[in-house]
Amino acid sequence: MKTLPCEEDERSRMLSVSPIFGPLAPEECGHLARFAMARAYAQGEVLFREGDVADDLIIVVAGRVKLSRFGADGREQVIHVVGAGQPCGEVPVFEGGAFPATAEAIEDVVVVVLPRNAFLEIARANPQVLLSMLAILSRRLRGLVDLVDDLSLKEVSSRLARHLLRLSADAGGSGEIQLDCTKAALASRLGTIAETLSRTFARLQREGLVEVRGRRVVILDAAALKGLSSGRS
Amino acid sequence: MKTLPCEEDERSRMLSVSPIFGPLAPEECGHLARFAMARAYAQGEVLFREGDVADDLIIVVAGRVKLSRFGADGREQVIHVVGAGQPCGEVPVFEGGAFPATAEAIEDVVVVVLPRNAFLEIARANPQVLLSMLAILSRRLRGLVDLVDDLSLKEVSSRLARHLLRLSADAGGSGEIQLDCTKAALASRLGTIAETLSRTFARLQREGLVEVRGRRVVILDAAALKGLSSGRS
DNA sequence: TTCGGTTCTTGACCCAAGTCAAGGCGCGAC
DNA sequence: GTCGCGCCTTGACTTGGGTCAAGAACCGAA
Repeated sequence: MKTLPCEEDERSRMLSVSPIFGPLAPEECGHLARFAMARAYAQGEVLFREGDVADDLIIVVAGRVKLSRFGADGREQVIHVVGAGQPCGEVPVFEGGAFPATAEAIEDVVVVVLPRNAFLEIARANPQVLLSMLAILSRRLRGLVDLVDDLSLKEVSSRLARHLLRLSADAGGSGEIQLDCTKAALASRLGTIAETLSRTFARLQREGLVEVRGRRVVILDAAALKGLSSGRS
Repeated sequence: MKTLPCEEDERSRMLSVSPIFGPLAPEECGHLARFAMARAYAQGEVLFREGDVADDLIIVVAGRVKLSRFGADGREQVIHVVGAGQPCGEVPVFEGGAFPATAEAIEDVVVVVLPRNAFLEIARANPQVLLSMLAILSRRLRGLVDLVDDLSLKEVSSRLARHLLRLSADAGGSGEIQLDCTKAALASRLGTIAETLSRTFARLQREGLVEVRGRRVVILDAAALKGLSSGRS
């Protein structure tokens, strides 16, 4: 971790890129920036751990941060991946207590750290900020509900099918997609392990639904994937 | 479902019981109440279903509401149980879109329904309302992260142990607790089914950790339960 | 008290997915 | 080149927990 020695107005610019603070008047962003700090983390560094206590609001400005939990045996479950412009570690800001999960940089990352009080002061004067935050937490809730649904009610092939379709949609509906992480990391996100993911890919390929070459996946039968993703095994 | 023909100031009183609106000035609560409707649902009735579109904010005033998802095979996973004073179905208010889960009254329930715009108007003028809402969503996020952790990383006996310890703590640390729902419902909450829950109770009893008689559970070895709840099987 | 319905338990069986172990593949460094 | 090292795949085995089916225990109504 490295504290970046950037100027106040540089920090202000970083904040204004986030959808949360973008709508603020420049002088308010500036006010926030006065109390803020910019930090950089190298890929693989940990921003905070589950159970750590702190109440600063962290805004990811560049790169991506993965939030996860670890089981007693060391197995990892990814809870969420936070990208640029998004807050992270916001739960303690609003509810107190400790971070519910561990945050690790999965790329080189730059963040801005806002002290709780500075944030609350500005937010109280600009309810729009709070509404944006509510929208973001709502989206996160929705994502978690989907994750619970997956883990409890779907099998691995369903989760993988859904993930592939989502990636495809994100890439503009292209039938050819590119995984953005290692297969082991993808397995953690889907709530399984590398071996099982590998076998599942192999099965989908054998059945002609996809073609896999390294991290490049071609969707051959989107309809069948869609069926798989919603229950039918 | 029955629309309750109660007076405006009765609705206002109902709202002010919620920690969200309690701190509001009486005239603001009254303003909200003017646009609100009170409704009653009998036990077992469905308030809304996953996928339904609406953007009213629902505040549970009495009774408890269960939010759950259903798998393709009909199996149920309880996401959350909402008690009196708590909002429910708030995600679409802040993020748009459909309800992420199905809501069912598990007791006779009374709710107040607030149109989105009336709520937002008051909330913008009273950021404290938004901060309360953020605290509630944060608590809900924390609960969901725990649930994901349980489902992905823990076995049923761990989840049960944790649940029993929590019930015991809620009951003031008493070693004798009373389940507040059928075993089948508890199983759904823990992400399993009645048979498995039954076997797990039997095993804990055989090993001398608890004593089960109907819905009455006596904790005999809290330390061992604690160990179980955090991983060791 | 008997009856009919839920609720709960138990046994036999099966399957998805995790563990362990052994390679194969690709790729950059030297 | 070829060595080393992640990353990935595959096989054999194990196991937690779900399904199906049969009753037992419980309880309110008549």
